[in-house]
Amino acid sequence: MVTRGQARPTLRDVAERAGVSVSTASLVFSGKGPVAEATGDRVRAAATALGFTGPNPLASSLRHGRSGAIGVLVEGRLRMAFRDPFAIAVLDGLSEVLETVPTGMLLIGQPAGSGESVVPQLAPLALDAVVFSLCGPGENPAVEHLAARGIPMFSTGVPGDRRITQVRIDERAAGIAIAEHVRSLGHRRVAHVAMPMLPSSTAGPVPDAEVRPGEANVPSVGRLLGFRDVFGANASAVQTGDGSSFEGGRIAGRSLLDVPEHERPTAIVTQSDVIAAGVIVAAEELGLRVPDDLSVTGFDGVDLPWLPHRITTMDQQGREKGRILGTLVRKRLDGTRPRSVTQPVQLRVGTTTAPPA
Amino acid sequence: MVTRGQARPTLRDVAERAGVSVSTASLVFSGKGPVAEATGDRVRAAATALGFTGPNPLASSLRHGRSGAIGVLVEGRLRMAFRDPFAIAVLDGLSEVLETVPTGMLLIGQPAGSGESVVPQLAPLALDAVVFSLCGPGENPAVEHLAARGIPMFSTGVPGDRRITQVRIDERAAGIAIAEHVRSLGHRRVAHVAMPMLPSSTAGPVPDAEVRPGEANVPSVGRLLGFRDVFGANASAVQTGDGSSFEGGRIAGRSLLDVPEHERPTAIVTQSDVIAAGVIVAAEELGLRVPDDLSVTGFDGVDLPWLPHRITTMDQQGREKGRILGTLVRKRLDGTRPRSVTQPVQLRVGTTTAPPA
DNA sequence: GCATGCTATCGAAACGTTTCGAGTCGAATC
DNA sequence: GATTCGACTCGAAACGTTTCGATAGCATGC
Repeated sequence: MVTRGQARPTLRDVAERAGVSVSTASLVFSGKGPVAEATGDRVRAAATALGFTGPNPLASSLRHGRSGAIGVLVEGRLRMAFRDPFAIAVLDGLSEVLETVPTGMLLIGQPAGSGESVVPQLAPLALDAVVFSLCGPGENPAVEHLAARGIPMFSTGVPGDRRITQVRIDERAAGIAIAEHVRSLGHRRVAHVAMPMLPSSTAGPVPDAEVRPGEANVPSVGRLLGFRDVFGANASAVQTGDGSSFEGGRIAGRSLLDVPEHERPTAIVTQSDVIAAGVIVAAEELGLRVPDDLSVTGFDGVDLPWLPHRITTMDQQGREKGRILGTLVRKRLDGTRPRSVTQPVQLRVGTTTAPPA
Repeated sequence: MVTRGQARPTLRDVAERAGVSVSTASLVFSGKGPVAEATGDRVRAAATALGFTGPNPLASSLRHGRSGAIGVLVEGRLRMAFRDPFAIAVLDGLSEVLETVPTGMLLIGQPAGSGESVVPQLAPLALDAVVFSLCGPGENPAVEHLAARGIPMFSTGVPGDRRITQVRIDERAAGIAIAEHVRSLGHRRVAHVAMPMLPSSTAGPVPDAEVRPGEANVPSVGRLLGFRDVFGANASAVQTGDGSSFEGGRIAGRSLLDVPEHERPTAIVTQSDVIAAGVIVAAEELGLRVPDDLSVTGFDGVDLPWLPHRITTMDQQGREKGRILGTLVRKRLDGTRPRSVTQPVQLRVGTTTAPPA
């Protein structure tokens, strides 16, 4: 009988004290096989006496081959990713479902631009699945690594690698729908503010070379293509340098609006509500009234309580999207192989669009 | 020689193919003991040939007794917690340090009010440490559980359980400092908007019974006590029902400001920048100008790019706080027992305070 | 020529569970 | 009284690593 100094008690210690075998003690805690009530009580009593709080999760995981954690890959600094309320809504819905499994979400940040470094970061982590929801477009070296490890991958809105199960929307159709709305109000001089086409894109006018029609599944590309389907390839389009951000929207808005009046667009279609908020503030800073002097549309359908407008937007129900994502993950862990799904989106007219003056 | 169907290759498979022992193969991947260059190459070649991506993290963790994950306990729905930019700043700083370890952050939500359910949720998770940074005040049943498991605990701004290592500030002194600033401008009719005193508190005037002088370490209590040290116990104070939130601030602001002018405060001291933003918007909705008709102060020092004011605030440098927290965690995992630290805070005067009209 | 030390490798024993097949024992059945 | 059955319990074999101590080979120093 070895005295085990400071160490935490193990199932073996408990079993010994209760006078049963280790396997029986295990049965008591897992609640599987049949155990006599008296035995169960004895084991539980021994556990309390020793301060045993339950089977060691690490050992249990090794045995099961499940870690109980799914990875959430976040592009760039957390601070940036979490500034996007849509991403948070997705995460929220996801957690809602995962809490019932139970599975935790392991946040994995990719410090800006350090493409390759994510693999060594990922390698020592035990993950049952990985979600790319907070990641932008483009090839991610993590995909190859995870595929090799056989870890199921999920995403919303990342382009269509066959190995990734997706919850997506028809980006281009959504882009067309909201552009049509603006056009139907009578606007003809309309500009577009996009999220970056590529991870490497910089803020400013969108270069034609970056808009590849084959990539219509990438949110930024698909939405721009939809916009151009309605307003033509010559309509001016700028992109932010930092995804869906308020500051990016404000800067883009200023560049589009701080021009002679006859050049100024009467409406701006943006790719996210947060960007739209930036554009609206930029407009108001220049003395323009929304929607009287300028109509602005967003995308996502998030809640921005501080903004004194309800943005006209395409609602893509982030929380619900996250919940669906969660369900897919759960199904996959249960052994089935769920297929990607396409979610509907809906135009929601707010107080930021009106016919041109 | 067993054929191992679909399963992932293990270190044993690699060793076998390379014609070395398992222990040698292990040495190659961990980079510890001395290995002949030729042997190393042979092992690596075998690994690539078999598609072996590195030692199984689960097994490795069991052996080491380290899971590579630290838990981040989040109170309530993720969506709510992540609305608080200060919390995110702390998380961001934390991740910055942890990425170098490498360790991931496992998000653990506590679905609203379900006090007890957190323990069964925690029990099956392998965690090297737990951080309470996103949790409000009050006794958390998780603390007992984690203490029993011997998992080190850390927090910012949760009251002083001796088992929890803290990065704190002197809440009361900070409360005094900012109240002094307002008083020195000449304000005499000043109200306070607090975060909830207790997890169970509801929105509205702060009941005296909830303000326990012994709990001055709880942010909401300490800051209110500091305020009262300057403006007296009779100065009106209301609390939000949902922590540090814009909506909570707006509602509280409206209740304090939508009264006859002679009753209206000339300044409002709040417990967070987000709350302050809500108060400012409420004031502007009532036609009051900030700071001409009303001075408003915040707390935290976060960046709210959408607000056309720079809030006068106590800067507590969330990101830096998170980094320090990360360093403490790392030290603890390295075997030392770091002590709690108290960080300085600094008054930062912005554009939301001025002498009364 | 023998002790000494160093390098490269190996076998075996953990780490703490879960699970499977087998075994015991008492009660019920014929 | 032998047989069958069920409820309960157990031992042993995984799960895939890492690490400790031992061993073998080989050069060095006296």
